[in-house]
Amino acid sequence: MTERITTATQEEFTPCAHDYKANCNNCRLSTICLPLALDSADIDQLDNIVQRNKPLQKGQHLYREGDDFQSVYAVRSGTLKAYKTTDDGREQVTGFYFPGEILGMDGISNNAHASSARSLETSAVCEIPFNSLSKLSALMPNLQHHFFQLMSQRITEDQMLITLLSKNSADERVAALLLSISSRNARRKLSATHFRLPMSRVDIGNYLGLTVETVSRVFSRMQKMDILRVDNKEIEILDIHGVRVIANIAE
Amino acid sequence: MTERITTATQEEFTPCAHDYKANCNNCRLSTICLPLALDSADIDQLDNIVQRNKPLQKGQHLYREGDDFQSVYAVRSGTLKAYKTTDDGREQVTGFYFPGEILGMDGISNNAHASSARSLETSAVCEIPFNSLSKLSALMPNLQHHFFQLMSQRITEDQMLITLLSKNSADERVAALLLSISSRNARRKLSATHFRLPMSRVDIGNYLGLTVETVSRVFSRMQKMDILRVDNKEIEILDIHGVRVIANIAE
DNA sequence: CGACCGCTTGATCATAATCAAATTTTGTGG
DNA sequence: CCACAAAATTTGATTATGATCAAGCGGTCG
Repeated sequence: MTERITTATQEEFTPCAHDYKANCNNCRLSTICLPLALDSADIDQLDNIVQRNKPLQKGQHLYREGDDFQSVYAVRSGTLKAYKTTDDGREQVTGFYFPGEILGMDGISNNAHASSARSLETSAVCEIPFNSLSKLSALMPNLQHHFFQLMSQRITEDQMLITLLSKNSADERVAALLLSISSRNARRKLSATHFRLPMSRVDIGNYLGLTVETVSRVFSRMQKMDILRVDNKEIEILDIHGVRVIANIAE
Repeated sequence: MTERITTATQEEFTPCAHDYKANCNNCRLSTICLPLALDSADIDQLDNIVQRNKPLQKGQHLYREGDDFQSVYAVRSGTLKAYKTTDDGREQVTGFYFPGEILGMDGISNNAHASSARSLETSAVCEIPFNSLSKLSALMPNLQHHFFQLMSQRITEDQMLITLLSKNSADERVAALLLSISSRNARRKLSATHFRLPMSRVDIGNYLGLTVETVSRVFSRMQKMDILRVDNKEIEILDIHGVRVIANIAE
């Protein structure tokens, strides 16, 4: 574990020096965030309601559990974690959000955010005021349907996590998370086998219902099997098939 | 455990002999299913798209994982369980659905049901074709918002289950389920302390990420503590405060 | 430099799984 | 309604997985 792994982290969103105006039409992430048959004029309408605020620093909150719900958010760059605080004060990480992904939808039901969102590194997000989005949705059937789909997808993914927590061993859980991050990287045209984990071991364990020690041991084990190369947060998957086998997932 | 507990099960939906036509306006469950500021005319419009099919027998499927997604469903009477089948063929129960509750929303994202739904007893459901609902939503802002809320609520509840599975002991999980069923009964004006579990121990264990044996032992333990009276599927909560203490939940 | 933080590794322990078997309940057919 | 088979539930004994406790390492920041 002495050699350093260097990642070719190629960021999707690079704020430029010249006053270039980011918008949904030119956003490289739109295929993830808006995989939609909207014409340019419609996208402009959507673009009008989207607010691009200043980046969040590492550790900063985007919103906190209990805050008034106003908007949902799309990640432009960086990573965030969402978490709930349990009655007895412990934390439960409910998800990690990468560029192109949307968070905050759990706030709709009670007009208050049901979880907190905190930046794991410097991150930029698009804020989408929910009232405006609702109104626009009523006028644009495609957009309405897309938003229903996004929420449904969140439900489906939460159910996969429920299954993972309920049925799978520590090794399977960690392997599944690695595969998830890998495929989300691939979707953004980044390396599927070579990346930097934006979250700590504590967060990983918390998300997967494991202790830090167990997560660390799983990494060590996979490294000893030559399936993974781990250097702190840098991960290189040496044998993705091997990871799938450990994850116990159909190919 | 020799004495039998008799439950005062008062069913909300009783199909009558005379040709009485059920509709959303006269449905006792509408306060749960449609807690909405819709005027009578609007409800009639919604009522027009709702289909009331013949009851499902115990064990019958409402839909299966992979089926084309056409509709979401509201439970009128009885209970259903939703479950996914894992890659290696095991089953994961993702939820139980009582009268007034809505299921099937996880099918929107891929136009195919992401889970299966099976009736745990004779059950009646209202079928709500999703296309019609979408179109109507675009015209009725309240309805659109309500449906967004329903999906958001599903997300919030799934996250509570994630937390339960990730952080809580066997006793805490079982106690939490009992409290959930209790409060859902109370919402329907049924007894919060005295009810019949519609699902098997296997289903309970599966849902909570525990084996049957563990579920059974937890019940026995709580019974020995005089917190619960268990007679097969009949449950009487003798000390609801005690159940909350075991669930480790804020009062 | 030194304190702290995040991560790793080792030893021991506890909870729930597994294996096994008895017992109760349910469903079916006569 | 009873008898019997099958299914569901309970209980006990043993085991295994991951938690907990403890300690050490390496990097970073004030």
